[in-house]
Amino acid sequence: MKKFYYECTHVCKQSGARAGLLHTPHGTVETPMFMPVGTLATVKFLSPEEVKAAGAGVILANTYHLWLRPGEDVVALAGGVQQFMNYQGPMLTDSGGFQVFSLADRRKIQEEGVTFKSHLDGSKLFMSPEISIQVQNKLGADIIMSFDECIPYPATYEYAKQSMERTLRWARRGLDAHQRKEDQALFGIVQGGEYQDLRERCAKELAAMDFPGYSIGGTSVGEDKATMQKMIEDSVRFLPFEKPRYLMGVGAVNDMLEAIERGIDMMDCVLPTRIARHGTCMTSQGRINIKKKEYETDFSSLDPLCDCECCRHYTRAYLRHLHRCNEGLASRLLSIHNIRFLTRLAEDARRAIRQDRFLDFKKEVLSRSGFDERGF
RNA sequence: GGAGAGGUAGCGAAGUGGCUAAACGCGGUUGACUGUAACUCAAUUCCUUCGGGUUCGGCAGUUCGAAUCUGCCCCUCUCCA
Repeated sequence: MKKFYYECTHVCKQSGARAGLLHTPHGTVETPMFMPVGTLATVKFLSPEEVKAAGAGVILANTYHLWLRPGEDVVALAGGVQQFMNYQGPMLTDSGGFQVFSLADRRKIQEEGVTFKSHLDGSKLFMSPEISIQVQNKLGADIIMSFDECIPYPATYEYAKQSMERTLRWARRGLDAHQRKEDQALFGIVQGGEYQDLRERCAKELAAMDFPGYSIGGTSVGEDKATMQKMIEDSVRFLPFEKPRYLMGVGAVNDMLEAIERGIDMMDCVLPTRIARHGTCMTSQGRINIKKKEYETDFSSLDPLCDCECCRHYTRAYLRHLHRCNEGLASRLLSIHNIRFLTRLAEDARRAIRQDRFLDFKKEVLSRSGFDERGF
């Protein structure tokens, strides 16, 4: 069994951004990278082959959702999540900590763990740091997450502090419960809301626990761009250089570039796939909503600078038609395109870092795409 | 030829005297979406110079007031000859 470790290969002299390699039991991937989200062990509408062809190195799945359906034992029986979904590359599972945020109106937090009211049948479910790790041990992804609380923004200092301290205790408990340390890398998650001293304390205490990697959580929950960037800075500064850094839930173009500049190695986001299903595409010229009437007879490709399956073979007019007719092919092609757009952004970023010109690169991308507050 | 049912906004369809420029659905247009309860959600959809104007097959009535009541006309569908 190959060991998990991160290897920094270059630090950009212009920006401090770093490029590297992430070695996992299911293969080595280059960083910084973008990871598409496949919550239910599927990136919606895409086969694993298509996700891979779009340039993705790692696919995410979700502990809470797979725990409910089909259940971790079914996945374990299949031989693990990769076997189950026929994907040979590296995978990562989120712990269920995000559901503490996204399903806030149907859960109760206590020291021991979180009681959820199932979104499927209303039944009462209990998730603890230990259960989350046990489930993730059975799911078998290469990278797994500590069970945390992703807090909303804004949150009071007092709440952010209490929650962060509890997340630290949960991280310790998760580490102690982890049964597959040899082949599954458990990441600790930095919380602390927007508060500098809380981020610092959390990052330092997690670093002392010596995780194989660290995540930054609690971002992209409604805060403004400058606040997000500060949250990242306040966290990254105290993380060990030799370990990978994963910024959770970020996938808008400018957010990704700002994060990479601050030393982030990995990012994931539902944004490219969700907005693709809703008809929005990320392009080198900025954001395009394929539903718009102006594309009715536009027989050009979605993004002339893109090399994805969608852009190589199909026109805007056809994609608009497919989307208006609610054809699944529209969701599939646009998802392929948006994922490819972000994996290519990461590729280009890596090259710019190696050439010590990341700041120039960032500027080029943002001016070309007519970047605005939304980040496209 | 006879009997019955019906004609409401782009389409389907409520409404049977004032609270109705007219529910609701579809279609159309425009937005939103950041560790996925999301092929979802929101806004808008007669015209307007934003004061108002013109609507519920057509025309003529009743009434303070009509998509709603009356008369005639036009059209559609079903059944029987």
